[in-house]
Amino acid sequence: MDSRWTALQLDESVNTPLYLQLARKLAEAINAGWWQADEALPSERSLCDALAISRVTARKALDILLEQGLISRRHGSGTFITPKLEQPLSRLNGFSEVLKAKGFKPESQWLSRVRTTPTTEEIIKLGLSPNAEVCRLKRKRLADGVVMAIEISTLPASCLPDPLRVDSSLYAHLDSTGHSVVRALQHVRAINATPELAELAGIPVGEAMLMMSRIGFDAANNAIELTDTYCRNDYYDFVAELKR
Amino acid sequence: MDSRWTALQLDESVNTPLYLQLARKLAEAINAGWWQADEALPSERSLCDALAISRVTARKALDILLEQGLISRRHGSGTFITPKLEQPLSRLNGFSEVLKAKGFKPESQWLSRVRTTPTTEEIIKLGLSPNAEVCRLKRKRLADGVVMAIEISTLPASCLPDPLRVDSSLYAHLDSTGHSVVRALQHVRAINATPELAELAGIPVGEAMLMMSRIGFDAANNAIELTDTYCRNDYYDFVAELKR
DNA sequence: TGACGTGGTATTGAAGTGGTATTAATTTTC
DNA sequence: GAAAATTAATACCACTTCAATACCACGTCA
Repeated sequence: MDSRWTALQLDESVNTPLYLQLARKLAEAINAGWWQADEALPSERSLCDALAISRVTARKALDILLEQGLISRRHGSGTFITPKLEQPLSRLNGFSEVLKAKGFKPESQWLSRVRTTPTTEEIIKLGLSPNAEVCRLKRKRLADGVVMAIEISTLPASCLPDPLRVDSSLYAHLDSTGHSVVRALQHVRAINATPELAELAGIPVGEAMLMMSRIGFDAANNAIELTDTYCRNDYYDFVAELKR
Repeated sequence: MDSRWTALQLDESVNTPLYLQLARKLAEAINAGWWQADEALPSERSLCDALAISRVTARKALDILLEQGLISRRHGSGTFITPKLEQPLSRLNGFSEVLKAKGFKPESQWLSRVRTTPTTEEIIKLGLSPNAEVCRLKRKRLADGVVMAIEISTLPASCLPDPLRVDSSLYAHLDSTGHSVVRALQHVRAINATPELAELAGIPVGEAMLMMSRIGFDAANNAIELTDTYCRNDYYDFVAELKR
């Protein structure tokens, strides 16, 4: 490790500020893979000692890397390399958050928002009475302007009295009405694109798509959300971290 | 027993925490078969005395082994080695266990088991030197006699010196050679069946299949396994539980 | 039933980490 | 040339982690 410091030596004679020099060299080192994801960087103080600079200088350099998202800091604990795009998502997240994390600009377009009667499958899965009503929300999911998925959500009308007032974030809306989805079971299957899906997603009929069916539960363990998501396989992949 | 303690001696001078050092050494010892299944480990207090550490330190080490499923504790009674058969299966799992749990009768058929040179992708993902060798294992997965998936695994030859001796359970074999897969990252995508896959799986060309690519890591976080699984979508679906 | 040995937990303190306020020197700007 | 901004140093604060001690709760067995 110590031998590496030499590659970080700064040059006082040139008139670019020290903290900028350091930030650049560190960014290079990180991209070159000096440290692994989630590994701790040398502490600010040891950096200072090794390079004969003050802590403020070292911190300013690190501030830049922080802004670039290369590192993250934990008070009292250390500075760590942020893992690259591969960050596993075993958490329950909306599409938007996932895409943002990957550096895309997410958008949604509503295809329809209606209040209607449920199918028998929905009655069973959501545990409804046969004459209850549900809201069915259908939307396109875009990333950087390209269609990535078609999503159809069904919820009991009681959770979402007025479907027309739901804006882009369904989960945020549910939170605000006190019906937060806390846990979900998700099935993943592969299907061939039907003519309707192919049209909506802008891909050839028969192309393989990922279909994810999710049942969302609230804190009381009632099923309150049924969502089918049809993803273009060439733009999205589903990453999971598994443990023994 | 006492002579064994020497192999567990910790090193105060190095700056990895004592409890981590101990956890690693104990894990090694367990995998090396120092104790039998269901046998009691030395008590926490005797560990402390032998290694001149505090009980908190010993406990923290044991906490890690507990998390890894290597041991189990019984209040007032002792700490015990968990039998091997149960360890491998909490979530990271072979096909066989999943299918059995669903009530199918799982089988495997070997298509090929060879020792060969790695592709560039494999070199990168497994962190190999270019002239290293790998074992490539290809097999059919059956449930109740029907082909459900084609699986291609690639491992460094150093982890699996003789591919011909691997029987049905790859993970069990890895455990016995001390290269257990502890964690994995898995991508799920949809693809259209190529002619070769269609032939092997007995489905039409172009049919949608689930493709799962998994990178398996050992306890030291080295990538030691690359597995691509191509599943028939009509027989298998991948279920995940998500949490907020 | 009690004594003893087991794992479980709360509290503590030292050492190491990032966070921030203050100040001085330098460069930039008008 | 003077005011303002930038750069860098120092000193002190707050949080985490590691490890130690002391005490609690459960099982076992004479």
